[in-house]
Amino acid sequence: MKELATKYDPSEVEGKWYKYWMEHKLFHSEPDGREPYTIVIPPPNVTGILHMGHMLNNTIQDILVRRARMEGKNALWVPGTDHASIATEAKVVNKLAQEGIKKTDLTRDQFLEHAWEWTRKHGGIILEQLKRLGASCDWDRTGFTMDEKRSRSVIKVFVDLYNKGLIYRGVRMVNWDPKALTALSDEEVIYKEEHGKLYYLKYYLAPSNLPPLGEVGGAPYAVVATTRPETIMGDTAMCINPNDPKNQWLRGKRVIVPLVGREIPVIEDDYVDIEFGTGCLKVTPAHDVNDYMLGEKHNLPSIDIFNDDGTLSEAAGMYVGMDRFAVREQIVKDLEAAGLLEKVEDYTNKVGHSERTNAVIEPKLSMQWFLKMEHLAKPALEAVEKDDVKFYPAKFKNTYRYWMTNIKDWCISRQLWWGHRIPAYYVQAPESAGIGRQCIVAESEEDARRIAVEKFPVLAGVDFTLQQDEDCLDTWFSSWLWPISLFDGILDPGNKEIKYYYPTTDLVTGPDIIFFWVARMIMAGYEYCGDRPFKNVYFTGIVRDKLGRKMSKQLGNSPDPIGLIEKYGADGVRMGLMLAAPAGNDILYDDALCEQGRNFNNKIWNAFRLVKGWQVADDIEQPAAARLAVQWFGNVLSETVAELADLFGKFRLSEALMAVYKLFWDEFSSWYLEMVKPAYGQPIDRTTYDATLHYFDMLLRLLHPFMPFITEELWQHLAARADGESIMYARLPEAGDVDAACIKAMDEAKEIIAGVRTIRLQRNIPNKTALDLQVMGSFTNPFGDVICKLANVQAIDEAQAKDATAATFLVGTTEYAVPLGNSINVEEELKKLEADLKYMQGFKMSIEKKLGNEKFVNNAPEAVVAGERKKLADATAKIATLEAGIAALKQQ
RNA sequence: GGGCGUUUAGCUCAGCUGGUUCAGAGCAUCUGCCUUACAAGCAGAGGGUCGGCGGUUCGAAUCCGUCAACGCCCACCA
Repeated sequence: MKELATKYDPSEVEGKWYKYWMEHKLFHSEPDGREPYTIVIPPPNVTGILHMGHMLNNTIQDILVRRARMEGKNALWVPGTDHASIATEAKVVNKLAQEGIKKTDLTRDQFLEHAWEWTRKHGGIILEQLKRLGASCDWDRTGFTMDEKRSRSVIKVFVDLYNKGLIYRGVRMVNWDPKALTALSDEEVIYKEEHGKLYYLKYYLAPSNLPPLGEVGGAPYAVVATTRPETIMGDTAMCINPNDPKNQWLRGKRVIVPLVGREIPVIEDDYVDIEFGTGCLKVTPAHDVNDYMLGEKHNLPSIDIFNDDGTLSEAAGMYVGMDRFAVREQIVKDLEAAGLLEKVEDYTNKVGHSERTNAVIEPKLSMQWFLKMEHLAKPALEAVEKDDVKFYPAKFKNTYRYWMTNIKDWCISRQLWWGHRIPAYYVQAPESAGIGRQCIVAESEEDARRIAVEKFPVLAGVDFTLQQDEDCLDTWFSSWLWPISLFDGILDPGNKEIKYYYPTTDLVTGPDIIFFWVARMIMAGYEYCGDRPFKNVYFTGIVRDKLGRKMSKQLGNSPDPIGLIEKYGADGVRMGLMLAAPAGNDILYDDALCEQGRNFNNKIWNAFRLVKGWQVADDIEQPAAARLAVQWFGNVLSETVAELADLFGKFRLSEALMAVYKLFWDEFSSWYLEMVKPAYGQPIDRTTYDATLHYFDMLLRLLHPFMPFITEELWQHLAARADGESIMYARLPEAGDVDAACIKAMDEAKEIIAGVRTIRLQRNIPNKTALDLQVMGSFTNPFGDVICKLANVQAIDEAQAKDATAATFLVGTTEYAVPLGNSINVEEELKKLEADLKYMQGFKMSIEKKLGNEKFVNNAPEAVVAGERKKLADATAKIATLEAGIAALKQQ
């Protein structure tokens, strides 16, 4: 075997093995007789690049899928990307703008050409990056939400829902993004607190309404408080609460909109909060959700004063063409100049922003498509309530329940071009046909034409055209089908693949898309497969920097994942992320975590160098210490294997990793290897060597899901194997019986060894100097040979009285002594013993007090009381030993 | 304004149904070591009134109440 470097170099290893895995199609899965284990990737934006959140999320998925594979399951992880309609369209629009091209100058087809080109150029970069991480996705199955199959699935589902009466079209108040020029769903609006102003505007009574002189004190006007003075051109009423005594005088009156001069009625509705502002509310039905509701109720006209891009429209009559925020500034000045502004106060309120463009959302009346949610939500809510779909951590059930029980219809149309075009066709027939502008929803134009004629026979005889709806569907309208459409379960229900892989096993995603995506996938699952889309949902945390701040471009605190992989190795980075990632908790990322991961790789590497460097001799006996070590480690391994199974079952992955980490570093490297290690230059016996290699193999298997590259690299050196074999398919060790007494005895031995080592350190006694160890009383620990080897003790003697010159320590209730001849410092030793004694006496007293309490003795369970009694006996014994030791020392 | 969650060592976190695995782990720190696998290492050590207060109990990090700080989600007060 060639010489191995003292440091592990991931760069030489990772690419090689990924290529090997790919070439041998080791990630590929086909339905067979084994139990399936399936994950579908949360599809990243097709033109996105990898960030730390992806790293965490995909590392977790890879760990789960690799472990399942090693459990003998038919494991499949399906990758893919999302077309991300708004985000991608915005990127393309920006890119075109840089080239001096405006979207409005292009036809739909021309624009899409650019968008596809952009997608081809940047698409899939992120998937290549995932490969660097070691992601064991079945790349042959890579999907895209806008590829042929997925697109047809989306259209088919739309038509189906429409035919079921669940999709409707109507004019509603929607969240309008004036930058992206599209409607958004409620979920895409983020409310942020903003410091603004509250403007108090004067609305004078209309001349015909002026009260008789003297009846009302003060000025004949009402004051309205508003945060949006620029919308007064859209005012069509003023509203007061009928129960508001201070505004009674306004009942039935008409007032004049300031500056605008329009007369509007005063209406009454108890929606108005008497306490807020002056109790007078301006009503702008076209530009506020609540005002819209009031307008409907009171039959008010609606004046839409904004253009789609947020500038003032002709309908406003004033400030036409100016941006809404510029108008706000200007109108305040104008109002003030006209004496119509009473006062301005600072005010903090929540303003809705677009999730994608960050533009301030404008409530806007428009024609949109909606999906009724009530019917879909019911089974989806039940599934989570009953844990058919299980959330980890479970606290997200609350969030989910609340949203599902208050669910509103989903606005699914977007005024975009990049996406799935809504399959609705409007019939353009001659006036003479007398059918008006009918809307036909169908999977294709041909179908629409056929259906149109069926529905309206008169069309058979006339020339008519069909015009497809201009809008696209919300991105999530395709992602919600992902676990089904990836297996073609929409177009070809009940096919072999969907039957085998669906429901998928685990979903790993962030809690931020629980409504956008998780909830809707569950709905689609029941609607289109009659079953849950996945059994478990593992919600990851958000990756933050070590100060707890979100990673962002502005702060520049987001490390480049590929850079990290180059620096620490993929295995090191994976481990670094996982160490700090309990489910549902945010992870505070620090390079130090990756360093720890890298160091661990190096540890494994060097342990391997040690083992492979041994000469094996068939003719030597197995030393007692080695025999004990093999026996003991088998137990520790079994114990950890069982612990891991438990932790994985609960998705406690960072704890699972920590368990393997400690098993390898502490138990195996620091204890086991030291126990079996032959003296320098000496060979090792065959029995111990074989056992050690076997254990190494088992450890690599346990580590592989976390650290795929280094484990594959070392595994190849363990035993000869055929081309195409891989640790990926090696079975995980199974937990055997655990001899707890053996582990406990070794734990005690470890303490004794540490005791001796501490004495060495304190007295500056080199490890090379062999020592004697005296045990007060009988020595029953079976690991005597191990103690001798690791503490360099030449003999363990049972003694009634310890050597007067000995340094001592306690393990459990037994005192151990290391005779040191003249080198002992009596003063110091006395001081130490007396401190121990004082502590023990205090301890004893507290137990005596407890046992002296009748209520405790009577009420506490037998076992607890017995435990206390034993503690008391032990303490008494220890005190006796300590006192004897002190007396002996004093005689020196 | 509602709801949920968190608060345990310098940092990040474990501690399930109250009592011998109850005060733990990893990292960081300190001390001594270049010991022939590894200084990206070895050996050893120190470190916490379990957010505050009150209650239940023989007994509370654990149960209850309350206050505080932080975080998240939801909500139409202009």
